Amino acid sequence: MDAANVTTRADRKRIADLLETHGIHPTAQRSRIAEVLFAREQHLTAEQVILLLGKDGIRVSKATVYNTLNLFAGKGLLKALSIDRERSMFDSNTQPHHHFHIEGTGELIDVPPGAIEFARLPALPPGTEPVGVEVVIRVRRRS
Amino acid sequence: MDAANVTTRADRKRIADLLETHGIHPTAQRSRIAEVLFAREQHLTAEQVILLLGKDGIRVSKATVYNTLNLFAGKGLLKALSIDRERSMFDSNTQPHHHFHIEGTGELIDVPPGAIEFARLPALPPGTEPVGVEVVIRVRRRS
DNA sequence: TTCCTTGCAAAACTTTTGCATTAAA
DNA sequence: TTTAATGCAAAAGTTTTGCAAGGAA
Repeated sequence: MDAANVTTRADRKRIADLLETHGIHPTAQRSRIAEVLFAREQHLTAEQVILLLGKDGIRVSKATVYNTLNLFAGKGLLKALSIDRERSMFDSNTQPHHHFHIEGTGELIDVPPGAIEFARLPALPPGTEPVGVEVVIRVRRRS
Repeated sequence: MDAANVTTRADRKRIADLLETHGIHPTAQRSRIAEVLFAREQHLTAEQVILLLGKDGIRVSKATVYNTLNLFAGKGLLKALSIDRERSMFDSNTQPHHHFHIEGTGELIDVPPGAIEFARLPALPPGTEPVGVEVVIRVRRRS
């Protein structure tokens, strides 16, 4: 096993606490999924989560992975992104931030905090209230 | 038929010209789809295009609608948007512009031109070149 | 004829759901 | 023992594709 993926007992405790403080009962599967997600700040599809679990020799059903990702997103532990038409991504960084989107591969890269500032923003449509502002800077790899 | 949807001979000519200047052979189906799309600036799903055609008594197969929308988008006549996780939208306004996204309904509203300005933008990731910047202002209807 | 386009049905995906089984409090 | 979570398979939704048929040049 890759040393980078070793999970210590302390890590497990921290993961369980994280789930519980968000009102999520830390079952085995949920904890394994959380370990993969929160190992670092990253953007993952459900499929990638299943693959990463597989690399650690853990099998969780597709239904449970989807249910868990949606549960985590609903509890504010994850942010669901709609940036790429062909894949739904889950962002383990829930702080408000923006993204570079690489055309073709669909890869996402975080824009560093504070690197985008607005000089001007529009009034909201009547009868609406703000939820958030998301900037996607679309780029392509230089050939 | 709704007078707003009447297509004059002059309109048809304009549509045919539009397609041809973009290297698209203006077949009957493609022209009918273009008439619906370019009647106004709007954001439509493939399904909505089929419904609008149906209101005018025109039936085009789902496969052809998808193929045509992708063809138009590839030729720069339409812009495919990835803003809402549950539906792919096509924007008949290809000018660079930003959107309000209404949570729940998925409705999109254009941000008026010039209403967003940046005071600061980040350097691009090494080895990449810019494609565009898209801002989505997520809002919800006030209850 | 020859080339393109269309439409249908089927396939390919992604995501959700129903339900029986299992695990946990 | 009672509730909640899991996994499987099936369903549902969207988009793409293979292929036969149709239409235009």
